[in-house]
Order: sequence, then structure tokens, then C-alpha cells
Amino acid sequence: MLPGLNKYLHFIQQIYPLSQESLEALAPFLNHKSFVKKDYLVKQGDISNELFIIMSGCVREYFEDAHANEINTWFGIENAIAVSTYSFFSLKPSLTNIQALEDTETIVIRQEDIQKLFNEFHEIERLGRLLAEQYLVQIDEIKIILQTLSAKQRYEYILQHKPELVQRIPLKYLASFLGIKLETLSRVRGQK
Amino acid sequence: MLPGLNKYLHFIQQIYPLSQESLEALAPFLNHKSFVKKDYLVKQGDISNELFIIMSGCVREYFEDAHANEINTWFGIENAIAVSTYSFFSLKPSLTNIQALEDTETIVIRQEDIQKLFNEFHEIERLGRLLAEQYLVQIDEIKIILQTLSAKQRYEYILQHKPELVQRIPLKYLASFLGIKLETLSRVRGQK
DNA sequence: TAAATTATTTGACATTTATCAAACACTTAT
DNA sequence: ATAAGTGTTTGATAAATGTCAAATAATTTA
Repeated sequence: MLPGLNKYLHFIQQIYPLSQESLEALAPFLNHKSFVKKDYLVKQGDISNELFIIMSGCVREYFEDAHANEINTWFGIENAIAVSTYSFFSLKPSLTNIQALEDTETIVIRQEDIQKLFNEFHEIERLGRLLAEQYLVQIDEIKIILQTLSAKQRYEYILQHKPELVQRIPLKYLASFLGIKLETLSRVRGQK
Repeated sequence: MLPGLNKYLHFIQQIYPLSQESLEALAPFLNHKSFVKKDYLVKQGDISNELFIIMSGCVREYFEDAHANEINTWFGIENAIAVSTYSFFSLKPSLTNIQALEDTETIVIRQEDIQKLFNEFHEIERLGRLLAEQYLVQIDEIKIILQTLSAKQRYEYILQHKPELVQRIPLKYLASFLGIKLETLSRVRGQK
């Protein structure tokens, strides 16, 4: 049996409890993958047909813009699902990299296996739907922060609502996630 | 039979073709609702348990911030699905209003009916999953624009990728959607 | 532990965007 | 057709954020 699987299953069960039957069907398709700091889970340009549940550690999703600046678009820590959504859903080349910021343990499942499980088990597809809905609401929240708040307010929001991120993610990565420059973020932190 | 339903079904069939059986099960739960300009499809604070497919017309989603400014978070035109996602998925009070910007014809389906259909028809739940995934990718695209681009670049992006929006949505609404002020948007349009 | 590397802060200044007020343009209702 | 209301542009100025360079702090590696 896959080490750490119980913890993963518990996390999943909170979102939508699966029957014993589904769990047993799911288990063989789950694999463990470890990454050391700076390893890539997903590379920009590749078709990313894997979904990662982060058991421990922390990752960033980013891409390079026209001026070769890195834009960080998402961060994931324990219990988050790291997936290059566009690529995973459409099986087209990934627009982003996903990279480990710490040594990171994951459970991986492949797109084609999920597809098979979706076909066979309605309730697994339900779980998939609920996860997509949750993910959507989370991204929408970030989008609204960016539509609404000033640099300082963005930092305070993230500090209040995602303090783990501020602790664990280097500021230089947080800045572009918040849509501001590193120096501005640094200054905004100084104020109160 | 519901007028306009065929067109709606065609739109849905492109995302995931449903069997005749599912279509027949779905049809009785679809209703037509018309809105005149300025009518509300969803009111902030209400639990919004309806999902609207826009047959014709155009809507905005917005909320009022702390200073009673309206922040427009989303726009929908023909074939878009208008839904207060957070409220619809969690059945908690809506954080946003959805308002008709033109006279608007919609097909409505209720959350509890969708739930029943999801329970009964796996393939309808699959359609739901795929729609959630599509919606997610669209929102993520907007989020990345806000993380990355200057006022001028945001306008150019939207002009290039969603020209219908620029034509149909008053600039005063587009501005907050792009995370900038009306005057800045106006100026940025002037340049070239 | 020291040196090298990486991350963050600070300063001076440039640029972008916001603010407030007014003018202008366009639409709607009488 | 006119007046009233809405929407957009323009101008002057203020505030926020970006840029570039350098200093400091923290972390990693030899």
C-alpha cells in the first residue's frame, strides 16, 4: 500500500466521501513522487497529464513573460492540488512550469487514469467536479483581489488569509503573484 | 417545448454530447426567463440557486466595495453561463449582483434540479464537470492578465481577445473589470 | 566558519495610474 | 426638439508604483 495514502484519502474524503469500492479502484492508480527543491513537476511547453496532490512541501506555478521575467501565478502547499489546469484539461502544451520550492512529496495520478475512473465510477467523477468547483472559487477570489486592491491591500489580504504563504514563499515570488514589483512589496511590508 | 431550447442544446452538445435519454430528462427542468435592461438575475446577499444560460443579451456581475464603488467582476454574452459561482456551489449568500446590461433572454436551471440530474445521470454530471473546468480556465486567464499586464496592455488584450465585450459593455464597467479607473481606460484607448 | 550566493531593503528618480473637476458627446424621456 | 440624464474625454495635479543601483541581511556551500 502506498505510504501516506491514508492521509491523502482522508483529505479527499472531506470533500466528497467515496465508497470503499471506489477507493479500492482509485488506489492502484495513485503513485508517490518525490521532488527536491528546484525540481520541476511540470515544464512549460510539455503536455502535463499528471495531477499532483501535495503531501508535504511547497510548489510554485510560473511562466516567463516576453521580457523573460518570471510571473508566479499560483502556490501550493500541503493538501493542495497542483495541476497545470489548461494543459491537464485540454491535453495541450502547458503554459506554465510547476516547480518545487522545498523538498516536496506528492501523490500523482495520470489524466488517462482519472478518465477511466470517471467513466467507471460516477462518484469519482463527482469528486472531480467538486474539486474543479472549489479550485474555480479559489482562483476567482485571487482574481477579485487583483481587480480591487492596491499593492498594500493585496499584501495585507494575503497576510491575513494565507499567512502560511507569506511565511514560506520568498517575497520575490510572491510579488508577481500579487501583480506588483518586489521592491514595492518590500516597501509595503515596512509600512503599517 | 421551451422556445429557443434547440439552440441551447446545440451549445451544450458541443461541450459534451448528451444522450437522447439525458436530454429528455433535462428538458423539463429548463425554464425561460426574460430580463429587461437593468433587471437583476442575482442580488448580492441572496442565495443564488439558479444558473442562467444567456440566449441573447448581455449581463454584468459586480459587487460594491467598502467605498460603495461598483467593481465589475465578469461579463457574459450569448452562450455564456451566468452564475454566482460561490453562492451556487456552496448555497451561501451571493457576494455579487448579476444584472442585465441589455434586454436579456435566458434559460434557467435550478441548483436542486441539477443536483437531482447529477445523481441520476452520470453523463450530465460529466457535462457539469467539463463546464466547471472550462469556466476555471477562463477565469484563470483573466487572473493572469491582471497579474501581468499594464493598463494599456490589458485594454489591448481584451480588445484583441474579446472584441465583442469592448463593443457592447460601457467603458465605465469595463474599467473596474480590468482593474483600472475609467479615466485611465479612456486615456489608454486614445493612445496607439 | 568563511566565502559565495541569494534574498530583501533602501534611496533617488521616472513613469504610470488615480483623483477631482469640468467639458463634451450621446441617449432617453418628455 | 429639447431637456435631463448617462457616458466618455480631457486637463491639472497628486499619489502609487516601477526602475535602476547599491547596501544590507540571510542562506547555502565549500
